Amino acid sequence: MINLEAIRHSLSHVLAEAVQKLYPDAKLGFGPAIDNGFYYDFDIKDKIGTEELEKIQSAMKKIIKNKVKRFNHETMPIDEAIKLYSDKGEIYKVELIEELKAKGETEVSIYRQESWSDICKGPHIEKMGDIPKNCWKLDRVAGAYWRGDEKNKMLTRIYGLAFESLEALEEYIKMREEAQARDHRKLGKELELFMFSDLVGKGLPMLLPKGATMRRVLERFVIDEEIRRGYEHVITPVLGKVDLYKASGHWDHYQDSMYNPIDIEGEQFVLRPMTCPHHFEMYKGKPHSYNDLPRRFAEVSPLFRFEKSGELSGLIRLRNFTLADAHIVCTIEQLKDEFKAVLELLKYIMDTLGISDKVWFRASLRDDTKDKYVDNPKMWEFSEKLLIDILDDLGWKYEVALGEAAFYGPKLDIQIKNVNGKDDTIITNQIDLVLAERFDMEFTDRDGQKKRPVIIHRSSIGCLERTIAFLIEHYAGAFPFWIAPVQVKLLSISEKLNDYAEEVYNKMFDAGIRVEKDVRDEKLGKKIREGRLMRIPYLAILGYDEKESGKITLRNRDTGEQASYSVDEAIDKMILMDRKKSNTLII
RNA sequence: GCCGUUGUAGCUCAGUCGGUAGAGCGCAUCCUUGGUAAGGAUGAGGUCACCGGUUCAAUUCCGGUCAAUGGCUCCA
Repeated sequence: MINLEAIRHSLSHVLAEAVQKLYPDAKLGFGPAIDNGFYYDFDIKDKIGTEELEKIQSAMKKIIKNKVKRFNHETMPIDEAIKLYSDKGEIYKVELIEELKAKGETEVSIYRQESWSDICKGPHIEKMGDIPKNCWKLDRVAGAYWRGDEKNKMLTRIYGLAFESLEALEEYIKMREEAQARDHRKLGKELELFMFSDLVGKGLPMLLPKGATMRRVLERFVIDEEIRRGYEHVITPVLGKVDLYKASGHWDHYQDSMYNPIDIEGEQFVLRPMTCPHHFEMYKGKPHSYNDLPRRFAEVSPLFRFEKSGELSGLIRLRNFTLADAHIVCTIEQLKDEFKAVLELLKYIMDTLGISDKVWFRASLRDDTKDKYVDNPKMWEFSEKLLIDILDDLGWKYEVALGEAAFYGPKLDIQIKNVNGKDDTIITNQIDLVLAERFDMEFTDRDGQKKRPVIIHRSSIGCLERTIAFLIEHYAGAFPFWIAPVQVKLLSISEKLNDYAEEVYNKMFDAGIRVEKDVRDEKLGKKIREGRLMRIPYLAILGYDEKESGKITLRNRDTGEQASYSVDEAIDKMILMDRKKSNTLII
């Protein structure tokens, strides 16, 4: 049986040996197996580019050629190991061994391939000959901070792909290429959904008419649904005084993600990175009784967050984005039911968008060892337990992520994988027992006493831009009828049918269907091709027969089948489909 | 921000081992009035991302900047 992990791990050692052969000064960092191969980090003076990568790959092949060369497992007293690696100048390895020693270890495990060796737990294959032929290749070079900490030196990381066979490797590479075909950035351009401009600025997306239509559809959907569920929709400014964020604590905890203040007549304003303080001020605009609670302030809220240039990515990471945001102010007794209701709304939205199968839940809790969190252990204990209880009550599966909480409370995140296989948060909700205190929010309880409410921060459909990105990738641009920016396109087979196209167009347009017409002097085949490339749910063919019978022939995007309907019947069915938000085309 | 890669027409891309550029699609005009994934012809369109340097000559070589992208950090 092939132990893939051992192969990957062994290849990382081969990589390290090859690099140190070519660059004797290179110092070793970490070199683990990962889920598509392996990497090794080096502290290396020379620039490693594509050419160097090829040389390293050749050097690796030379090492592997010696099929009988073995990976021998040895152990060594820990002080001897420290001396050995100190003598070699392997400062990073020494750091690791010192740490093992501090933990009470007395010896270390070493794998040796003849003259080259590395401290390592294993497992490894026995000998070079156990590496399947051509099952691996070096992939790319990247920078990576020592121990993943920005404050440390950046090392050179070399990634390699490795699988159990050449076929598996080729399959993986092919899969990766195919995934790129549904990349929202590529489809966004092809389907004319959004664009960026250097003059406007990076991370600042512009939704083109079709993208804006999609966003409007999602926005209306979510606003209507929220209002139905007792939310009050509000509109607040995208700027706020610095003092507002000092009051909320964001100025202390979140300043790295905020833009520099703007001076207006001597007062300092910032572009808002979140909406909560605005909503809190709104809550405080009048006194509240327990009878008024919960109050659920919702807003489709443009936000501005500073992201380092290298962190931007299509519509997924932006500097200006729009969050379907809300803040629920309620009593602590109401908290559990309110949070459950939020989760039920989320489930409904995921189901409606058709992405329930793709998402998973993450309980993001505090990590005691980090100091970014509000210091109130009792509060944390209560809110984290509450979150877990709610999830367990609902019977939802979730994973726990320590250190992913907000500074003021635990989060329930909804996670999704993008086309490159990376996890992203699509929606996040927080339980907050802190900010009501900071903003001095209160309500009068039935006993006449002033009390503190608690707050739920939640999103419903996430950031519209990011959600749109995932929808593009999930559907590969072939959106459900109710989301599709263009729902039907009318294709006249000749200019002589253009008057009929105009007539049908007006009927559909008046019925609220998102309809386009193609009345150019082009062949039908060409119009169909272009309509299909745009993934339009229905192409309606208008020829002499159709005109005569007052019908249209609809071609179904998903099945490729086509059938004729009277215009009124087609409109009725389309209105129904739109209203039901169905993911299948019913005619 | 850092490490690597990339930047040629609106789009997708070719090309120039240094002598200022091409294709297809798109666009405009004309012909064609055509029934299921590209009908034909003609034409317009490029400071080869930007700024410097080397050179008789730079889109090509070198340096810097900007932007995109794969990682790292961060994150909705």
